[in-house]
Amino acid sequence: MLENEEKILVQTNVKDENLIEIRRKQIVSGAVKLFREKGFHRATTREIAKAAGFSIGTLYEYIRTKEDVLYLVCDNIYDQVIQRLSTISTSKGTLEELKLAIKQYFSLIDSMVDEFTIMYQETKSLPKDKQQYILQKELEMVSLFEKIIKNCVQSGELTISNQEIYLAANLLVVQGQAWAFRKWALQKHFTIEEYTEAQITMCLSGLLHYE
Amino acid sequence: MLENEEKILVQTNVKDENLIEIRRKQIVSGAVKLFREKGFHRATTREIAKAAGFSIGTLYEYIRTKEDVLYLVCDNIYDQVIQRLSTISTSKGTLEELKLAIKQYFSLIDSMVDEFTIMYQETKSLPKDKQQYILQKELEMVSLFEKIIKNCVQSGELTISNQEIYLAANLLVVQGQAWAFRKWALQKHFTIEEYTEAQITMCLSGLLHYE
DNA sequence: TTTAATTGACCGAACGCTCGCTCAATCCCA
DNA sequence: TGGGATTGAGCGAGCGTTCGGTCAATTAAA
Repeated sequence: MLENEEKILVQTNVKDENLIEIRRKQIVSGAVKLFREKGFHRATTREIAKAAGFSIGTLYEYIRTKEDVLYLVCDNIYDQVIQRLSTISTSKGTLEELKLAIKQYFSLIDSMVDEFTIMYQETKSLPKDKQQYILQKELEMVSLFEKIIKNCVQSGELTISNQEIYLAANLLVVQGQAWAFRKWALQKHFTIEEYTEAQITMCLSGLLHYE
Repeated sequence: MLENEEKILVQTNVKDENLIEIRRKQIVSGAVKLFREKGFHRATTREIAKAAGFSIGTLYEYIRTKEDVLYLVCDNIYDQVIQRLSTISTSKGTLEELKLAIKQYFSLIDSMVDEFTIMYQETKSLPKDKQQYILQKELEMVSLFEKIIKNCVQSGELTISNQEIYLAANLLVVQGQAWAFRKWALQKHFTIEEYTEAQITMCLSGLLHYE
């Protein structure tokens, strides 16, 4: 009897969590479109609900505050970023590995231009603690490139200082993001492939200059 | 008589314009502090007025809408940018000239970190036509660097394609701005001078790679 | 199998409050 | 004392958030 009750409870919970998952996905994908069009502050909760496909009342069954929606969006982005970048190899210590990482990172950004733009423009609207969380993720991306470049130094393919490694890693992260927030200037002159190749050439020859 | 009236009118206008100038400066400098602390949307008009040193009623004597304040801030930034960059020589076609331009641009940004950060986070909150105006200014900065680099190519100090020139000019503009909007990550590791030097080295050797 | 009871996802009118903006009254100087 | 500059109480549209209620689906009882 108790066992039965537990089973039912578990089943119900599983079902609930699935539903929550579905609803949150609806919220995120609706909100991304909206925030991209009018920004976080100009988008009303009613509009968010509508874009998600349900009513304002239902929206508030799945979030506590409007800021939660923004956090949901940002968090979701990094989920995808981490997932997509986790396949990058960071241990070979070859320039080829670095090139590949750059390519993957840049193509990731290209496929999520809207999301990155939102994050870049709206992170400051999050509560302080959530902001920290996002900056943390940001630093992890810098670290990823640092690690790869460091390995190149150790394997002798590059000869640069730690400071320069950090600068180069930051440069790569920023130039990747620039593809999102400066698309209006870059898209007219480059495809993402051209942009990537040019950045790789420029960055690598910059890194190689001490040899 | 008419002449007198005109004189008075002119005098009054001059006086008015002086006052307007003064008040607008007050508004801008107060708003910069406020926007930096809480962002454009969270800052209220009452707070803006207070920060400027007068009341809400007076504020609205000098602006029409809250958005005007943001525009005033952005416009003011580019006034200063243009003023400070107008001394940059763009005709010699030497790498030294390019280095100097980079140094001036980077030091300009360092002295206006708050203003640049605001502009990059809040431009999207401007009405569309004002946004265009800002993007225009942005493109002018890219053009400035393009011009300098192009001259280096013509004088034979560099050998790169037009597309690469455009990319490099964008890279420089962005990396300069990055000093403002990524200060939290960069300031710990570099002074502005170190950052500038490192960027110059990296960028120039990147540009030189074809030689 | 039929029927009554229970659930909880969903809804949207309503609430309290904030904030951009106005304007009648006041101040201050020439 | 006339007129521009300044004030801030006041307005009301619009916002985020709540909550009492509905109903289809599920469970329990008959």
